[in-house]
Amino acid sequence: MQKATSVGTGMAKFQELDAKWQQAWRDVKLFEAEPDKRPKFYLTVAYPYVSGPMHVGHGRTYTVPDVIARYKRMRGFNVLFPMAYHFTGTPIVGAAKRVARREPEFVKVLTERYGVAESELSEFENPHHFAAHFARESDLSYRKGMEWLGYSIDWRREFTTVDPHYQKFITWQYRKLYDAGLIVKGKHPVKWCPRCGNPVTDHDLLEGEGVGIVEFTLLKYRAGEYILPAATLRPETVFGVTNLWLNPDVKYVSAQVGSERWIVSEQAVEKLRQQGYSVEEVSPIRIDFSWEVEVPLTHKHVSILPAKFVDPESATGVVGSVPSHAPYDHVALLELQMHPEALKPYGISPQAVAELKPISLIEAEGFGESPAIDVVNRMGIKNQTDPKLEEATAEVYRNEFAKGRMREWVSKYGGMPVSRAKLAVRDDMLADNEAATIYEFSAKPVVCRCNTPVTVKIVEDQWFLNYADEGWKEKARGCLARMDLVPPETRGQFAHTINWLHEWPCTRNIGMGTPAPWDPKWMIESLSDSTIYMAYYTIVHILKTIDPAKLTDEVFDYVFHGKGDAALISSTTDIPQETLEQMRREFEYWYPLDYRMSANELIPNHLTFHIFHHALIFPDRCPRGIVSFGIAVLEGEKMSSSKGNIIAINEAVRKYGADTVRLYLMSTVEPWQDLDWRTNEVEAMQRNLERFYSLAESIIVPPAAKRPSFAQPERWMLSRLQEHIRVATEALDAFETRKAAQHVFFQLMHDLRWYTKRARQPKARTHMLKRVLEVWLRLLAPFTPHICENLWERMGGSGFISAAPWPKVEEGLVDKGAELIESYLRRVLEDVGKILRVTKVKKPKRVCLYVAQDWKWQTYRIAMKRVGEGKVDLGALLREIGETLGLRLHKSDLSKFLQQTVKELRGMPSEELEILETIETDELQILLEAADFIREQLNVKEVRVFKADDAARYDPQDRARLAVPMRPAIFIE
RNA sequence: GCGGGGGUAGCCAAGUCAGGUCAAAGGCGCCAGAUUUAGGGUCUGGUCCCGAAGGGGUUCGCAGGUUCGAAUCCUGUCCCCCGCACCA
Repeated sequence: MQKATSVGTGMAKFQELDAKWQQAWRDVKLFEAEPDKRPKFYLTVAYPYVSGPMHVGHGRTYTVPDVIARYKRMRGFNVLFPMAYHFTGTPIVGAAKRVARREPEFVKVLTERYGVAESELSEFENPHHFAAHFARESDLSYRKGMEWLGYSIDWRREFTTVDPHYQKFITWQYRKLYDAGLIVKGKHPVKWCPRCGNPVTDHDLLEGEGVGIVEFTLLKYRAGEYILPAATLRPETVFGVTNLWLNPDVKYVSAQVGSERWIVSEQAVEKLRQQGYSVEEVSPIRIDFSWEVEVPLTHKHVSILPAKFVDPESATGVVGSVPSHAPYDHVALLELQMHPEALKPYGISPQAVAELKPISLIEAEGFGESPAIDVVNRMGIKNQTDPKLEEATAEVYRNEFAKGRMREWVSKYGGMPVSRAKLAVRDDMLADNEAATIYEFSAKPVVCRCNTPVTVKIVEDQWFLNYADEGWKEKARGCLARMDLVPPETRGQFAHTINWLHEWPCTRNIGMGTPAPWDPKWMIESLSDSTIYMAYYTIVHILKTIDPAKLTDEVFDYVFHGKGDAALISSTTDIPQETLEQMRREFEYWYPLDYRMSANELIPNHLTFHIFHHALIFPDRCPRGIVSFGIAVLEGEKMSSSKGNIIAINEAVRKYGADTVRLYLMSTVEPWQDLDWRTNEVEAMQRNLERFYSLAESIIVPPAAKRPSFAQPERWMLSRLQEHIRVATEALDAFETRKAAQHVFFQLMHDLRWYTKRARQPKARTHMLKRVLEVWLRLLAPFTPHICENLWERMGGSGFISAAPWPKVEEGLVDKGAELIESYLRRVLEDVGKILRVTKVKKPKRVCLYVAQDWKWQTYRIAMKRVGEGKVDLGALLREIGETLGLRLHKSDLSKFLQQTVKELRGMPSEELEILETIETDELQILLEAADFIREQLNVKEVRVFKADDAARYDPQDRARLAVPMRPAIFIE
C-alpha cells in the first residue's frame, strides 16, 4: 500500500539527510569561526562531565545554544559556539574504580547498556580512558551525539580539562588568585573512608547518600580533673541546664585530649582522633553518679543523672539536660521523678531529683513557658523510648530557632533572637576554651562502597577560594548588575548566592586535574577549574599548535591582558610573535562572552563562581548574560544514568532523526522549564515533520506561476506570515525556543491549511505557497536544519540555508483588515456548525445568511465611535442616532439593539475596536465572495446570502431580524 | 529554617507582569466522520455540563476582597517542587 507521504520510509530518509548535510557543512567549514568585520556573538554552554553517555537532558541543554547560534548567524552575526569536555573530578575516578572492582551492577550497565565490550573492561579501569570513551569514542559519546544532532560547533576548539595546554591556563589563573591573596588555607570536615584512606563523595557510598555533616558544640562540664564534653546543636541553651545525662549501660573511658582529661563514650575516641584531636592514653572509667559537675559559662553546679536515650554512637555520649527546651530531657527527667526507685543503684537522692525544675530561657510565639513541655504534652509522649520524641525535638527546635528570643534574664544574650544567640554563645565559649567542636553525620549509617563505615575527618591544609572576601563580593555584585539574566527570576538567586558564598575548598587530593601551582600535592578541584574557560576557547585552536612547555604566564598575561611586549615574549618563549598577536586579536574580538548557558541547579556554585572569577580576572570583560536551564525527566520520572535508565540521545537521533529530536526538545517547554521526554510525543513529532516534508515537496514540485493577482486569502496569508516572523524573532531574541517553535511550526502549519482551503485561484495559490515556503524554511532552519537545507536546495535557494538571512517582517504586508475578515468567516462557519450540531442536522440542503441591514450598521458605527471615545450616555446616543437616521418607527427596536451593541462593544479590547473602526467592511460583499468556500466547507448544495431587509429574500422563519453587524443571521434547511 | 519556583480542563502546557478578543492557544491522548474504506497513515470535525438554532450554566488550588468586568490585581490560606556546598 502506498504511503501518503512521499518521504517513503521517512525515518531512513531523514537519517540520510542528516548525514548528507552534516558532511556538507564540514566540507566548507561552515561553523569555523574567525574574527571578521561582522558583529560577533559568542555563546557557550557548560561542557559535559563525561562520566557516561549523552542523554536527552544533555540533548536539550546543548540544542538550545545551537538553535540560538544558528538564529544569530542568520541574523548576520559572526557566531562562535565551541565545545569541550570536563574530565576533572572524582565521579569518573570513582567509576573507573567500580570497573576495577568489577562491580556486577555497574559492569552490567556498561556492557549491556552502554556497549562496552567485556574484553575492553580492563582499559576502563583507567579514568582517562573511561572519560575519553564517553567524550568521543563511543557511539553514545558526546562528540558523536553533537555531530549527529547537527550542532554548529567549531570543533577545532575542542579540548579536555586534563590537556597540558589547559593545565597551563589553569596554573596561570590560580597563580593570579594566589597572588591576589584570595587563596586561603584552612581545615574542613569531609566524609572519609578509613579503609580507602580517601575522602568519599556521595557517588562512592553504598548507604547514606545525601547525608549531611552537622556541627555539634561540645560544652566542657568540669568535674575535678575531668572534663565531660556534652555535645549539643544548641549551645545557647546552656543557660537552662539542670543536670548532665550519662547512660549507665555505656562504656565510658577517660582519655588524654591535649592537656585535658576527657570522659567520653568508648566509640567517641576514634572520632575525636579523626577530627584532629590529639588523643592519647585511654583508660576505662566507671561513672560515679554522685559527682557534681560545673556547667561552663554559667559556672553552676549540677548533678549527673542516668538516661537510656543517650546514644554512645552519637557525638561523645555525654549530654546536657535542658528540660524546658529539649523534649528528650523533659521526658527523661519526668521518668526519674515518677520512678525514684530507679535512682537507687546510683546512690542519687530522689529528693534532689524531685527538686529539679526546668529553666525557661527562650520565649517563642505560640508557646508557653516551656515549649518542650508543651509539645510533649500535646503529643502525649510518656517515655524516653517513644519514637515521637524525634518529631517533638524537631518541632521545638524549628520554632525556637525561627521565632524564639532569649529571655531578658539571660545575661549578655537577653533579647537576642535564638538564631543569633546560638552562634554568639558558641563563639564566646570557644574563645574561652569552654567549648570545642565535633562533627557528626545528620543520619546514619553512612557506608563506603568498600563496605566500611564512613567517618567524619577534618582535613588539615585544605586550600580555599576566599569567596567570603568582601572586596571580591563587591566586584561580583557589580558584574551581576550589568548582566542580562534569563529567566529574570534567577537574579535574586545569584544575588543571594554571592552574599552567602564563603570559603570554597578548591583543592582535592584525588582525581584528575591540574596541580595547585603553590602546593602541587593538591589538585585544583573540578568546579574551581571551570570558571573562566570561555576565555580559553577563544585561543585554544591556536594554542594547540604550540608546545605547552612554552606557555608561560607571560604568554597568557599578554593574550588576555595585553601586558608586556609580543616581540620580547616571542624571543623568550620561542612562540612566533605573529601567533601571539593573533591570539590576542582573537581574544579581543570574541570577549566578553555574550551568553553563558547552564543548568539552573548550578547557580549556587558554578555559575556564580563564573561571575566571581570574571569579575576578578576580566573586570572589563564580564559576561553579558546567563541563561539557566531546567532539568529533564523521562515520562515524568527521574533519570539515573548510573543505573542505565536513560534515553541515550544518540540512539534517539538514530531512531527518529536529528530534526525530530531537535524540534521536540525545543518545542515542548522553554529552556528554563523542566523537560519531560515522552516517547509517544516524540513519535508524533516525527509524523508531524514527515507531514511537513511532504507538504513542502508538494509545494515545490509544481512549476511556479507568474505573479498573479492576490485576493483576500492571499492578503490574509501574507499578513499572518508577518505575524509569525515577528513573534519568532522576538521569542528567539529572548531565548524562548518553545514560543518560537510553536509559531514557526505548528501555528504556521495551521494557517497554511486554512489558506489552502480558502484560496480560490490555483495560480495565486501555487505562487503564494512557494512564497510562504521560502520564508517558512528559513524560520524553521535553526530548529530543523537538515530538512530545511534539503528543501532549500530543492527549491533552488542560494547557498546554505544555515547561512541565509533570517526573514524580516514586511510591514506593508501586515493587513489587519484581511485578518479580521478571515476570523469573521471562521466565526460564521463555527456558528453554523454549532447549529448543525445542536439541531443534529447531518446533511443540510441549504444555508441562508442574512447580513444586518443598513440602519443597524449605521447605529453600530456611531456606537463604536462613542465607545471608542470612552463614556457612553445611552440616552444621548439614542437621540443622536435617531436624528441622524431619521428613524421613528423602530424606536424600541433601536434602543434594544443599541443597548446590546454598546455592551458588546465595551467588552471588546480597544485594539480590535480600532481595527473595526478603521476598516471598511462590506459584510454582504465578504459573504458573497466567500459563499463558494462556505458551501464547500459545510458540504451543502446551496449557500444564499441576503441583506436582512431585502424584500426579495428567502426567509421562511423570519430569521433575518436577528442579524447584527459582524454576525449574520442564519437559516438552515 | 534560608533562598527560589509552582498549583490552569484526561495528561503536558500557553495565558498572569500591562484585567475585557478567555470555556481559555498549541501538543499528546481520546471520540466521530472522510479517504479506491487495514483497527496503519493522511484529512476533517469534536473533546467541562445542559440545550432540536448560533444559547445557557459552572470552571483556572481554596476562601475572601477590589472592579461594570478577574485565570489575570489585593489579602489570607492549603499544597507541591528545587538548591542550601566542598561537588558534578
